[in-house]
Amino acid sequence: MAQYDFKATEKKWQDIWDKNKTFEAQDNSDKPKFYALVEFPYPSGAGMHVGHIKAYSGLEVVSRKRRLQGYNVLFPIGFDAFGLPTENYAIKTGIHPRKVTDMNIEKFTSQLRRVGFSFDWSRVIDTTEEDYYKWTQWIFLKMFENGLAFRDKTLVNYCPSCKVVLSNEDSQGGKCDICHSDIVQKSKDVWYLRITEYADKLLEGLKDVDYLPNIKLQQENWIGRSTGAFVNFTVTGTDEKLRIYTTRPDTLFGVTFMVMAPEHPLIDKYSGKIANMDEVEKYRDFCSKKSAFERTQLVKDKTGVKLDGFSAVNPVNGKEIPVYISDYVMMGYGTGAIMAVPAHDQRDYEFAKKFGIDIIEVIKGGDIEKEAYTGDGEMVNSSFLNGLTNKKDSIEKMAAYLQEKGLGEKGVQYKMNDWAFNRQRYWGEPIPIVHCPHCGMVAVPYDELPLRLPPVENFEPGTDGESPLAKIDSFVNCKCPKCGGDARRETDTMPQWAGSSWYFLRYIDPHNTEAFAGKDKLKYWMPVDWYNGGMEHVTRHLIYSRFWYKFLYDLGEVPVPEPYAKRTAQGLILGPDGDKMSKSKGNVVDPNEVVDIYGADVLRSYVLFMGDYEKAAPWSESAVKGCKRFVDRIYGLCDILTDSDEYSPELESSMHKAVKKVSEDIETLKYNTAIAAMMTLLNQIYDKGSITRAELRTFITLLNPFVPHVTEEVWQVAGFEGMLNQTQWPSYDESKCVDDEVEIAVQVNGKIKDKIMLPSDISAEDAIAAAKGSEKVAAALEGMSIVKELYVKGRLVNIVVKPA
RNA sequence: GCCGGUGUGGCGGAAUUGGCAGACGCAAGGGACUUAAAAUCCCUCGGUGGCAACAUCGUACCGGUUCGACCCCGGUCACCGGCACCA
Repeated sequence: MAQYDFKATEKKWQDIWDKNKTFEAQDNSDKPKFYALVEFPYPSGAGMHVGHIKAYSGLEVVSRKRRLQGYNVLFPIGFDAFGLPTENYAIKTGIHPRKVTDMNIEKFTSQLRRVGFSFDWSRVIDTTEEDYYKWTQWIFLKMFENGLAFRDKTLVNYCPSCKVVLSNEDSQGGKCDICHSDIVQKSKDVWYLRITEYADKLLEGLKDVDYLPNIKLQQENWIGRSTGAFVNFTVTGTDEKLRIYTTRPDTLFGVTFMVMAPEHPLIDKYSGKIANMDEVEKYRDFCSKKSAFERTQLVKDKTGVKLDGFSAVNPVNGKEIPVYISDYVMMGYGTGAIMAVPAHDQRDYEFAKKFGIDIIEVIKGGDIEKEAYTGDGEMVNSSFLNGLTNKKDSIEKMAAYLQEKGLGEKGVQYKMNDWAFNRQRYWGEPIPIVHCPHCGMVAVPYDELPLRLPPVENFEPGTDGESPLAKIDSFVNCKCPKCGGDARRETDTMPQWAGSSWYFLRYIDPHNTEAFAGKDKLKYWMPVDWYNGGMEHVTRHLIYSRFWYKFLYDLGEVPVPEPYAKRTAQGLILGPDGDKMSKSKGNVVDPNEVVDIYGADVLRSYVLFMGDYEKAAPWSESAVKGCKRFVDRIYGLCDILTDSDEYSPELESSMHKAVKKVSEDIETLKYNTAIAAMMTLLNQIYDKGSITRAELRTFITLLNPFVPHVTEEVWQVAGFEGMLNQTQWPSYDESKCVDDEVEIAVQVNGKIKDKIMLPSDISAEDAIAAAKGSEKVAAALEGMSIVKELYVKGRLVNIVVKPA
């Protein structure tokens, strides 16, 4: 067999594709469009690892197939390059982040090109370029104009090591997402984006898109919509309302105390009324010193302080109710205060037990001596609700009562919080706002965008959580765009999620200087037809970008309400040791090495063949060799080519079956079985010893999306006209996928006794008769009486017997 | 704690969604070619018993439904992912 020189061949075809602009999308085309999107990488100094290759290979195959199917395909790539790792590297080495970013992008680009991905390289974007972040700032200003970007003083998650304020998303588990130190709570004036205003739209929109079910579910849980009621309790001796949110207003008669978050504003307002303010202050101090993690830890041992001289009145029965403060109630959810029903809420129960508060049962069915009962049951001790047994009815009845008496109303709450939108760092988009002593916060005029990052020598953040930009007087000091007086610029920058929240729109028209993208082009290309990425981005990036997009939709800037028609996710590639790949474990596989030793086609086919695309699978060096053999054997087909322009009778049905199988599997992310089917066909071809021109043409077209270099080469060696990437995706004939004769299993009482060949269109009677003709079956039927006979078409015969 | 997912040979994984368990690939063993090695090609490859045809057990565990269960139902265990004092 002729030796396949993968190095020269892969380079040759990559150069040809590049020269011919083979994969550039057309903005004007009669063809149907297909927009395939993969999550653009963060260009880290470590370079890419094979996980990136797997992430892109999925839609790479789909894109190449679509082109052969006659689509105008947009399959772009870019770089999400603002962010802390680059900045930290710059601090360590003194090299400017701009330079670091350019170096890293260059490295990533060369790696990606070596794999032969069919990206449209004319549309590459970099979120850190001025003509990109100009538009990120533009969208921010639109949000500011519409009241969706605002500043608020609140407790924030603060990382003392990185010296930045973090969003809840970036501080999960009480650890900084970047450096993993403990987060502390700090009061600070920060920027927020009012994503909660879009909570319902984000939830509603999920009904109209084709996302994997678990992706939808994670988004739903993240948004965390709950329905219930707001109830106004009156603070004893005042007109003040202490407002609470509850999902179970029907348990109002079981309220025995109330709890406010330690930061609740009513505490300060009525500090004169509260007799034990010393104790209260001490407790508040104790809470603020807890890290975010400690605070959210589920602790059995509840802490809190009773407010002396401050109580409330239960609006349904006029009972006076003690009020406590405790950190198990959060200021950030609901109203920051709750009505406590210890009989039917485990947290309230624990608190009541510790503080010796009454526990009143209002729902029958549990044992409130032991624990809170949260199930359904008959309402008791509840006046007009007594006797109701259905939770829905009792909630409705109470809600109606509250409404009628003006004591409260139905309400909805979300777990999702507004998005803390700022970093006190250099390497991010400057927030284009000016603080004027007279006019307040003023937007930088649109025609002054981009607001550029100033040149800086020292990227170290300030010790007080201030951005390095605050130290640059020439940047900070400016004139107010409104009144012309002296003013100061905002020095915070945007978080890393900003640039990636709209990048898919910029690919559509990457060089536009008048708008983030032209309306006509947006209309043609949107929505993204298929978006693939990692599960880890499902609750942050995916929600953020849907939010930005829906905002732009409401402004009339984009044409359809949802950005992504379909979303899938690939599984991780684990290290050969089965652990998650990480630099510290030293189990990272570099795609460059694989391409050097085996070639791009081998790398591409292996990452798709190694297992279920959606599941994690460990890398195996030796299994890669199997794909190497596969690619070499594909090239070897040139040696056994015959002159025939038809399918041979022996392979005809196999060819049709393979086309069907591969066509279908690509659409359902079953790349592993698609490749397996092609390996099977390849084995059949070698068993037969020859391949016709018609068979070769079909076969290498099927293979082309997976292994484009070797198939393009075989196409040329075989002397087919033009180039493989310009041919058509093969079709199949359903009727030819059926064999004339099929192997039928014969069972007696469900146990296989024999296998016989029968015509595929045989009748049930004939099949059963043929089955009985088998010697082995006859032996098993000896001395038995037949109870039942079944024939499953094309599969099996089952004869049910019992002793005669 | 709550929500979701997974569990199949020595390994990665298939199984037309209730119909021949183990496709395809890796590893392993045997053989051919070679002075030799690599590469390549051929054969074997879930367990047990048997020279063999064959028998028998086998999809985490226990039970159920069915002519028939990796697949459906009930329960248990283990691992992975997400959320987590959300009122």
